[in-house]
Amino acid sequence: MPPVKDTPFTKGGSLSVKSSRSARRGNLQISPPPPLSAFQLQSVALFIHVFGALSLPRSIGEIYGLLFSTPEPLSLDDVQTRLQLSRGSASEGLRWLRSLGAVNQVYLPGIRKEHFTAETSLRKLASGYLRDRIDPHLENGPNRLSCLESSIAPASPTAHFEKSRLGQIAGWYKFFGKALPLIKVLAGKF
Amino acid sequence: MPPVKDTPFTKGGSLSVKSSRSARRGNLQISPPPPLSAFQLQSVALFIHVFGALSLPRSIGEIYGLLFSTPEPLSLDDVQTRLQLSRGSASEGLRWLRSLGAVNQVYLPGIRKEHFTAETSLRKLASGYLRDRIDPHLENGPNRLSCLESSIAPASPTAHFEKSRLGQIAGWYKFFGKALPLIKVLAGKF
DNA sequence: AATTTTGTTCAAAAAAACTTGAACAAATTT
DNA sequence: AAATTTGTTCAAGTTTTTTTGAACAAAATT
Repeated sequence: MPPVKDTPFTKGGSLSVKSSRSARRGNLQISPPPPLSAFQLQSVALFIHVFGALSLPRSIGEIYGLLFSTPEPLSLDDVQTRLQLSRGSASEGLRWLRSLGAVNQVYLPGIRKEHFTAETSLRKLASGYLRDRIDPHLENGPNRLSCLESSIAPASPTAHFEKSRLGQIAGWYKFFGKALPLIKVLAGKF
Repeated sequence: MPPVKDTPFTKGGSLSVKSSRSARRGNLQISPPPPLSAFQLQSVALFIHVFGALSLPRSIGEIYGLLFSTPEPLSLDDVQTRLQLSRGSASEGLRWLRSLGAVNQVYLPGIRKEHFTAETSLRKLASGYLRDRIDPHLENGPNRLSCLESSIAPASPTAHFEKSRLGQIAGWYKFFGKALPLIKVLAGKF
């Protein structure tokens, strides 16, 4: 458990550095990160908590919380520096949120960096989450059911019991197949 | 990564062993564990998967899957030996499932060990899950909202934006406050 | 076309979650 | 009441997940 910590200035091989984001090189902070407002801090804390309830990583909650509480669109670099995250986390977190539809891409005229804002429509958030994280399981349902079914030896003494269990599960799938779309609709009313 | 594997016969310190569960002493298996039927294996696999979708530990899925696919009530020891789990996992897993209401305790006349069966009512499963894992978050809602609210500096230029965000979140809480009970009711129809 | 900016990827490090099993406590039997 | 059975707890070990940051690729600029 000896932490290898700093490889102080392992230069990346390139020779000159002058970018506005030259904070690159490792994840060194050159200029002090702009501090978060009280509202931003509270929001970040809230969303870490909410996303945590869904067992999602802390960084995802942080990123969404920051975007949610900030009026202007933020770039990857903005997110990284303000939350003091690594580039990797910021990039993957934003990608994940984007694929869910929880974060929108904003193209600012004349600015090269991509910028992001939080999507706040409950309908979009809920349906994105259900689509990405729940629906796939339901789609496998029929396969799984038939696997289960073919594992029942028709003549065995437990066959009757097992068939009833099978019916049980089939009912569950049916329920979710109806309930999830309903939830998406309901979420649209808000 | 050198697996410490077997500590072959680390006697626990006691002197005589003759219990029917003498397999204790470490977690050594004396008699071969009764093999699972094809149906049981499939069920365990299914529930590992389903519970995994909720980011719940493998052992929980295994235990529920076994109970679900077994007609007779099983004891802690039965669960432990058939799934080759540690006592600790089996005990904590059963406790968790019980507290959720996903597993029922059965008192068999003349038998000392507690026995368990799977609860299969979708209403009970769903409401147990929501009660234990989601409702607590909603109950904190008002607190969190007022924290957020008091972090807004009324005169700041962002105050208007922040208040609208606050309203957003309040709406979300209201939605879930209504939707969750509805889901519980719907689940009862199955 | 060389350099710089921007964004992604992925192996390795760190952190978090889960599992193990021996020690303990409670209830039961001898 | 000693010994035994049954169940829980928790520190230590293991596994899994998350984070980090340097290398890379693509696009834009000089």
